[in-house]
Amino acid sequence: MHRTNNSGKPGDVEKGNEREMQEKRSKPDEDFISLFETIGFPEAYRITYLAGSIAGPAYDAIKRDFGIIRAEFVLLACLSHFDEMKAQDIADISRRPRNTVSRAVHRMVAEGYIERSPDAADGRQALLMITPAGRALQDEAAQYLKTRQDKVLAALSADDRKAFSDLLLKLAINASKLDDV
Amino acid sequence: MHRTNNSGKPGDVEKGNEREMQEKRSKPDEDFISLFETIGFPEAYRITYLAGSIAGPAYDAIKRDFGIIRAEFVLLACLSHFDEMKAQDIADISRRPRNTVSRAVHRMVAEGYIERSPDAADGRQALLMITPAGRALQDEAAQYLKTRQDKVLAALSADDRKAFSDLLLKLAINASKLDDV
DNA sequence: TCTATTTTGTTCCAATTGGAACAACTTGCA
DNA sequence: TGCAAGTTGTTCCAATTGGAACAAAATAGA
Repeated sequence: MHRTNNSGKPGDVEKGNEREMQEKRSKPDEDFISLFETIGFPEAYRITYLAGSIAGPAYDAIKRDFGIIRAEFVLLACLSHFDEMKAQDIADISRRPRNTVSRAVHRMVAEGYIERSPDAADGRQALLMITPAGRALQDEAAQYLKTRQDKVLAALSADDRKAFSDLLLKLAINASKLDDV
Repeated sequence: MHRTNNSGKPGDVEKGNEREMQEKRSKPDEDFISLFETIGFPEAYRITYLAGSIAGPAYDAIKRDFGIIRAEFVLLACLSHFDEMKAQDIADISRRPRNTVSRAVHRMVAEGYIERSPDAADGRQALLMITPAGRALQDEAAQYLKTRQDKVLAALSADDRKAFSDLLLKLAINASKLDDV
């Protein structure tokens, strides 16, 4: 880009020690952090950037190590917290189309991670439940998200993190009540 | 799901007034907010949920009204703030693969929103610049993100919003320095 | 200098995605 | 009751996606 890049970055010297260098590209140039301050929708940009910084690497690693994709992990995570849900609930929570959820349900049933039983009270829908194997998988994979989350949040003091977390909660609850325009 | 849903939700009655009802499904059930508190990676979940609540509806509307997709808007937004960038810079910032960026560049050049000129100093890369038409489009579309951002952030007082924004900045800068594990 | 390695951007193509249509079922209401 | 409208989950299929291979160019190091 145009800005002259005169950042010496002396720390980079220790980077090339022994690691196979076909790994994924990481850190953008330091200059780009000015975007965080000058863009016209600063909080939105920072939030989406943070989300990408946490979810991107974490879900890549989960896929690599456990063979499940994001939609499948989200399904398992939901069913770890609610004992019975229908597919539409998952679609609502995850903001994914129903057919995407449907695919994830079929794969997770095939793998033995969830069970699906027809709802006697409503013949259209099926009730989904997680199996012990699914719960074990979810617990393990969730650690990846937690680890990455903590790495990103390590920049804050304990008090600031608490304050940040509280503000996030208030916002998330508010967002969950908004209509999609 | 299993929890008995006894929330009366009297507010829903005024919902069906006159609007074509094939609009996209919105608000998940209120019960689901308990996930925000009980999940094992609360900040990560709240952040990704917030990001989806802002970016999802905003980019849907941008696509509908301006005919450009997220990768294309991000490209224009970057070029609105840096007068010259190469495609790899966009890939780094947006965490998208290079071929995705390449496609966006070609479409935006074809539409007259950006210009691409070979770099005399380095024959591999090309320098990208936004055109006045591209800048005008970016300015208009950015309003959609800003509007949605402000709707979500309206739950905070001015002081809390300032504190939240500052914490986000610190975290985003930290995240930009982390390696993708 | 010369050669091996790295970087940039593109093309190819198999896999994934999501909108739309659909069948089965339930709900609302005259 | 009966029928129109809405909901759920699935299938179909065209469009999109991203990994891998590639060519061209730059860089590093002997």
